[in-house]
Amino acid sequence: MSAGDHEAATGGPRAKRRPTQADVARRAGVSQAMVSYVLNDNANIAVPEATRQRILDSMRDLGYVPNRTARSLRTQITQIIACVVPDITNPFHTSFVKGLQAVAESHGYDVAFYNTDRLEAKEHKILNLVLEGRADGLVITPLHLKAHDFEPILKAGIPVVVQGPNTMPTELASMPLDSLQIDDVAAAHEAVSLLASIGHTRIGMLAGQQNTPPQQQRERGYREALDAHGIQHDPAIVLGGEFREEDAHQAMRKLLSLPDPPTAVFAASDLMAIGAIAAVHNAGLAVPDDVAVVGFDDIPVACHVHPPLTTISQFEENIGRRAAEMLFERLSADEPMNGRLEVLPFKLIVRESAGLSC
Amino acid sequence: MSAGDHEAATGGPRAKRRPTQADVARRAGVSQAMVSYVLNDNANIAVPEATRQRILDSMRDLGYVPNRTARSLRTQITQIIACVVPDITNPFHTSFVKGLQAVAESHGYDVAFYNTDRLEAKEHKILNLVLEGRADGLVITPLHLKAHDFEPILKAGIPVVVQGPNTMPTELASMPLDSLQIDDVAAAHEAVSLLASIGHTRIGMLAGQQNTPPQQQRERGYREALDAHGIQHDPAIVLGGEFREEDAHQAMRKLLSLPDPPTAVFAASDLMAIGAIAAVHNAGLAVPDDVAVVGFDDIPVACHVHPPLTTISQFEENIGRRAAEMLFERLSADEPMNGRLEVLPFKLIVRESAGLSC
DNA sequence: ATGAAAGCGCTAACAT
DNA sequence: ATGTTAGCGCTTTCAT
Repeated sequence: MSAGDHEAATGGPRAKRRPTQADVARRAGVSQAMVSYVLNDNANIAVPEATRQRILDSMRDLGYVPNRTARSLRTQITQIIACVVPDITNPFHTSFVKGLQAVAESHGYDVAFYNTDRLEAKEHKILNLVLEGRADGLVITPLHLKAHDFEPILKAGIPVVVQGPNTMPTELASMPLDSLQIDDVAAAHEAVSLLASIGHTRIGMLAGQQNTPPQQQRERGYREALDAHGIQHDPAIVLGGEFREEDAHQAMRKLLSLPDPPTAVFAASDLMAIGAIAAVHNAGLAVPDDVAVVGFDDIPVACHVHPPLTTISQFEENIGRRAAEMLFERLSADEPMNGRLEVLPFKLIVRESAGLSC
Repeated sequence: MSAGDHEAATGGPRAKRRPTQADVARRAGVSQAMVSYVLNDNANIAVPEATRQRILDSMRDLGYVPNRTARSLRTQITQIIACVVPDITNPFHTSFVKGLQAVAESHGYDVAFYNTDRLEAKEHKILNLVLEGRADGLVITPLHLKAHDFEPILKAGIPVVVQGPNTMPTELASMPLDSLQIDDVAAAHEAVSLLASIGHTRIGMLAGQQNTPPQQQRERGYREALDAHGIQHDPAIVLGGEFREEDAHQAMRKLLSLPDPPTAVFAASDLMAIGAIAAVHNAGLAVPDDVAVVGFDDIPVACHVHPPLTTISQFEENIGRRAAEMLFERLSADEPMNGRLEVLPFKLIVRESAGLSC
């Protein structure tokens, strides 16, 4: 039990008693069950129109609103799906949420939305919330969680969809949950190859949060692309932070102060690309002429910054939609389903920040 | 009842029965109440350490997790606060959520987060969710809701905090809810005055969603500043859309194609300012030399775009924190509280997009 | 067609 | 110190 319990433990002084089905029933002169029947349009029960109207009128007169908590307890269904993202201020993640929400809504579900601030502790905390029955299903973009962390939830039969690269790529196939991602290695490879094909041979990387799967995979793609183009890898020009603008801004400054600075950088996120471009401008240099920049995510502002970002699109809103669909498939399945892994397409969007490729 | 009800009505095939307090009690050889006592550290009950341990052990062995729905029904407290914003992909709103969430968490509360997509219907829908008892309190940034829409919720004794300019400025004082905002008129006035003081006499406005309070107030400030500087108002250079980049991008294009285009524009949001700057660049012109731009909101990227945005900061994360505090004050109040209106400070942040002021 | 009653899992007042 | 019990508001089975 946590700190705030007590203060609200009274229910507040203003928590007026609200009318219940019993109140409605009394006023309409019927049994409480009848109220429930009309409320839920119970197909097995034929309530005469006259009675129905009387009940409906009483509901209106009393201002009756059904109590969702009570219904949930009785039906064991919350009509809520929990959605967890590492950083709510990153437009990339909010696009995902948008897609998710659209589909959830069409199923009559609400989305309870949690932000972990990229913290491992918060990811665990939310797993527990779901176990407490606050949601019927979980859609999560984990940065830290390991396969076995999901066991209790899976054992409880709660549907789970995991989005993005994660710490459990190998276990995933054998777990009864769904996983959704693009091929981050290939995407990074393609982004860096573009830079190389333009003629850059000194290509740095603006790295996201260390020891997280997205960073690891994008860095791997970066390295492989370098190899493929016969470019020697130099750890000195791989600098980073946490996927945020500030981190990239600082890193780019350091890169620029090197005796032999990179002529191009691959940023692990669009936010980082934007921060990097600002740093280049501040140094009195130009993008892409002095430093070419490629981003990752294709967030909505990407095409409105100057210069417009060349970047990898994950079609994230679409991934959000698909994640919701997979979750509802599980929710409505007649029997337990095996795990599914879907790898969605990405696309290199060529704008101006990397220079022209041909 | 909505579409998705049926499919999940079975609870899913995998919804295993989870251990309850009764199960724990049986295993520990005590009554169910004892389990509740140790779970809640009930201060009035002194449970001997030995018994306590036995119960704790049983909980662990069984993998017991308390059921939040049942507890909520019993206590009439959900430990959830509902937060409603018009556009989740706008970093301005997510900053607000961030502040809110930080405080909520310190009170042991979760935040259920709803996105209305700037739609009136969704704002109403969420009012209803709260009435259904899904949350103990409501924090909302309304675009359309009228004062009387809040009556049912207020009557039910549910605490409400309203953020931002809204449709009910006059009624607010007499309603038992809290309201939090900056002086949008003054802020817009100051932003536009800066442009005028630099020497601009043809200042356009990139307008946000029509008939919404934020737009109305910012436009009023814009007009008043023009008046104050003896500049004639020209409706032809007030163009807009919905606070989004795209809208401003198009509007700016139109503005630029005018026979007598503005030399400066005031954008109703930073997102719009960014879209406008892109349009200026696309036209082969420069910011601020050819067109000066001032934004509104000071979103995190504002200082990382090129040129860095001169804009109005609302210190939105701070507003989110304050909103949460006010809500918890209501939640823990011993008696009904009157409405409060807090007007928070804003600040004109001078960067480069408007040119230098002196 | 309608009503009575059980019970979802929990907390808390009351009894012992 | 511990157990018994009555509900929270709802859905649903079973009787009538």
